[in-house]
Amino acid sequence: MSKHTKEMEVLKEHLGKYQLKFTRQRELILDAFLKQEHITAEEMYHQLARKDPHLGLATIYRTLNLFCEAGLAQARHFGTQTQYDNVSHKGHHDHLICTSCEKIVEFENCEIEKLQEEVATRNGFTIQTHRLELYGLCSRCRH
Amino acid sequence: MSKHTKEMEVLKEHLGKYQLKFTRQRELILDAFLKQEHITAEEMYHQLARKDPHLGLATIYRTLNLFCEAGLAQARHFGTQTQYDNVSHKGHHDHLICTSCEKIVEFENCEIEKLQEEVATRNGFTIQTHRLELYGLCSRCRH
DNA sequence: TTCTTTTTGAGACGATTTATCAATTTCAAT
DNA sequence: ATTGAAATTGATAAATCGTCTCAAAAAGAA
Repeated sequence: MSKHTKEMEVLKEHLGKYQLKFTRQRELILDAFLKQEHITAEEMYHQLARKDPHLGLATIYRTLNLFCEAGLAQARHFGTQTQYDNVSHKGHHDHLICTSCEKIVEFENCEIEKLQEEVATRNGFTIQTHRLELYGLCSRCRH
Repeated sequence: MSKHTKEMEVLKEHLGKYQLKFTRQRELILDAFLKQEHITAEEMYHQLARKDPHLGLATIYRTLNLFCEAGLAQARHFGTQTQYDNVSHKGHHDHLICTSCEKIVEFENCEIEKLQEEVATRNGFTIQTHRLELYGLCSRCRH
């Protein structure tokens, strides 16, 4: 039925582990979430309003936070809002952000990642996730 | 009088440039700010309550934002709050954060910084600031 | 000192997210 | 299929954080 079988399994495993239930809303929200690279709760609320006009905003917040706990999403505070990043879009969770036009470019860099591991090891840490954001002016806005 | 003459000069220069005034509050807040590596408005509010019980929270927010414009501070959204980083503590704005005990270790890594520049250049960006946070378990919490 | 401009403090306000709670749904055990 | 305990939902109240408003105060040039 859904194309996101793998992630759906991850969710179900997490739900089972904590005696939580698999609901129509959670399935709907996961499907919509996995189509994006990142999204805010508000955006998803409007997007899903067509499919299910009665889906509450609180449910979306709760579910996106659930995805974070399940390791499917990663919250990122940007400006006044929280962006929920799709972790399955691996290699694309680092961001270049234009401080003028707010454009976001996603990138990945294995070398940086390797150095991060080194820093962590040197300090006795085991990395679970990371967040790297570079703020500046894009070529268009620099002029 | 103050030990932070250099930064005080930077502030005064910025004030002069925009026809702003040098006030007792701004001096007080800058002095307190420069003693920290990073602080939230709320924390500073409580810290300064002893020295000046009538200092308003809004003034602290306004002043910390002013420091950002003057290049003395750098705002960073961390959790639900905004951290104001002391830019003069250069080389210490990257963080290792323990997801279990919330311990924060600051670090710097020139190589990572160099690679960030490369990524930015490759994408036509000019970096103004960046944020790098590594989340994981510290040695104590891993056991 | 005087006068204009900026700043301040207090609280109202706005935006975002979480908490509350009765009604509904899930799902395991009949 | 039915039941019943436990979790979830939707609506909205409440909390949180930061900014705005505005009258009173302070800064600083003349």
